[in-house]
Amino acid sequence: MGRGKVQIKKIENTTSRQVSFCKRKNGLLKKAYELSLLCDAEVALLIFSSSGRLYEFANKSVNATTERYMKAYAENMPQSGALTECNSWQQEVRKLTQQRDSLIDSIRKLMGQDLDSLSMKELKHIEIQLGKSINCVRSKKNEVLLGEIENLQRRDCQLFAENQFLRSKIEEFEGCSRKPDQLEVTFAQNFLQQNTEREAQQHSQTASVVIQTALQLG
Amino acid sequence: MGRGKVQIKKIENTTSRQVSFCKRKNGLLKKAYELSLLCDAEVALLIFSSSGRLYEFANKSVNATTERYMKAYAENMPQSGALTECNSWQQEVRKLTQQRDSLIDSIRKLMGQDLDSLSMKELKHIEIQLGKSINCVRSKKNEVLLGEIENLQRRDCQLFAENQFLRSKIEEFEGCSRKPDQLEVTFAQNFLQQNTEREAQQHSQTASVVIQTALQLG
DNA sequence: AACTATTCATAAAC
DNA sequence: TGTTTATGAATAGTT
Repeated sequence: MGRGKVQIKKIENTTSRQVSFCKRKNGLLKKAYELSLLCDAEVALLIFSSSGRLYEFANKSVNATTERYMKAYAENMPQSGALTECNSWQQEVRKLTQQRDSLIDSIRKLMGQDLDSLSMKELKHIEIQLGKSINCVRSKKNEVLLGEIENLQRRDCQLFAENQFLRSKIEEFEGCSRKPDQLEVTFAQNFLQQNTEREAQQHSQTASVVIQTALQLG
Repeated sequence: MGRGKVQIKKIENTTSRQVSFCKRKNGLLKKAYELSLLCDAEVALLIFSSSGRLYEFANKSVNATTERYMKAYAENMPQSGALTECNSWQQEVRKLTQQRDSLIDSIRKLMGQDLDSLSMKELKHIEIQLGKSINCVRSKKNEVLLGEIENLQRRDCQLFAENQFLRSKIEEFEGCSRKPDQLEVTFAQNFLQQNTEREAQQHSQTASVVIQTALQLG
C-alpha cells in the first residue's frame, strides 16, 4: 500500500520511520480493535516506540489478558504449583543453554573454526554448504545492484528527455529573439546535437560499467 | 476491504466469524511484525479466539514486553520470595530465548537464507567470511588427507621391510633344504627382485594419486 | 496534515 | 482449508 512496494526491513531515514510508525501504529490499533469486536476475541496489544513511548489496546485489560496468557503458558508445562513451576523454568534454562551451545558450535564450524573433530565426510558437507551460501549471497548482491541500475537507468531516461526538451525550448527561444543568418543557426544546431550525443554515450558507458561490475560479482 | 463495506460489530454467523477471525488474525500478526521491524518498535500482541485458543506475536518476548509495560506503569507488584526467584528464572529463559533466536538468525544468513534485510555492506561482509570459511575447511581437508598419506607411507615401508625379511628367510630356507645349481638360484633371486620392485612402484603410484587428489581439493 | 497513486487485505464465492 | 476475485483499506511518497 502506498507509492511503491516496501521491503520489510528497518527504515533507515529517521523522519520517515517516525511517520510510518505513527501511521502503522494507528492502523494496527484499529485492526486489533476490529478483530476483538468483529470476531469476539480477547486481544491485547502493546507497542513501545523506539523512543520508548507506550501505546496499548486491550478489549478486556492488558493485565487480564497477560494473566490469561501466563496461565495458558503454564498449562503447557507438565507440572503445576509454585515450586514445580520454578523447576520447569530451570529445565527450560538447561534445554536452552544446550541449544545455545550447540548453535554456537554450528556457527563456529560454518566460520571455519574448530574443524578438528570432523570427519572427511562432514568436512565435504560443510564445504558444499558454504559454496551454496556464497552463491546465494552473490545472487542477492547482484539483485541489489541490478535494482540500482534499473533505478539509475529510469532516472537517466527522464533527465535525458528533459534535457532534450529544454534544448528545443532554448533553440526556439533563440530563433524568435533575433533574425539569425543561416550559418549561425546551423552551428548552433550542430553544437546542440553533438552535445546530446556525447551525453547519451556517457550515460550508456556508465550503465555498462555498472552492469559488468554486477556480473563479475554475481 | 472485500466485497463490500463491513460494519464493525460482532459477526453473528458463526462460520463467517471463524473465517474472518482466521484471516484478520493473520493480517494483524503480520502487521505487528512489520511494525516492529520497519519502525524498530517493541511489540507484543496476544489474541485469544472465542474458543480460547492463544495466538501471539512478540519481537522481543511477551514476558519482556509485558514486564516493560508493568514498569512503564511503575505500579509495584508486591512479590514474595518464591515468585521473584521464579521471575529470575523466567528472565534467564527470556535472555536465552533471545540469544537462541539471534544465533539461528546468524546461521540462516551463513547458509545464504533470509538475506533480504541485509545491506550491500553486510552482504559483502558475509561473502568475505564465507570465503574464509571455505578456505579453512579446504585446508583442514588437505591436512587430513596428508595425514592419511603419511600413515599409509609409514605402513607401506613397514610392510615392505617385512616382505624383504620374509623373502630372505624363504631363500635361506630353500638354500638349506637342497643343493640348488647356480642357475636356479639366480632365477629365483631375479624373480624375487622384480616382484619387489613392481610392488614398490605400485605403492608409490597409489601415494602420488592420493596426493594429487588432495592438492586438487585444497 | 492532506493528498494521491499504489499496494494490501479481505469478504464473498467457490 | 485453500484459491480466486472484486473491492474497500491502508499507506509510502509527495506537497
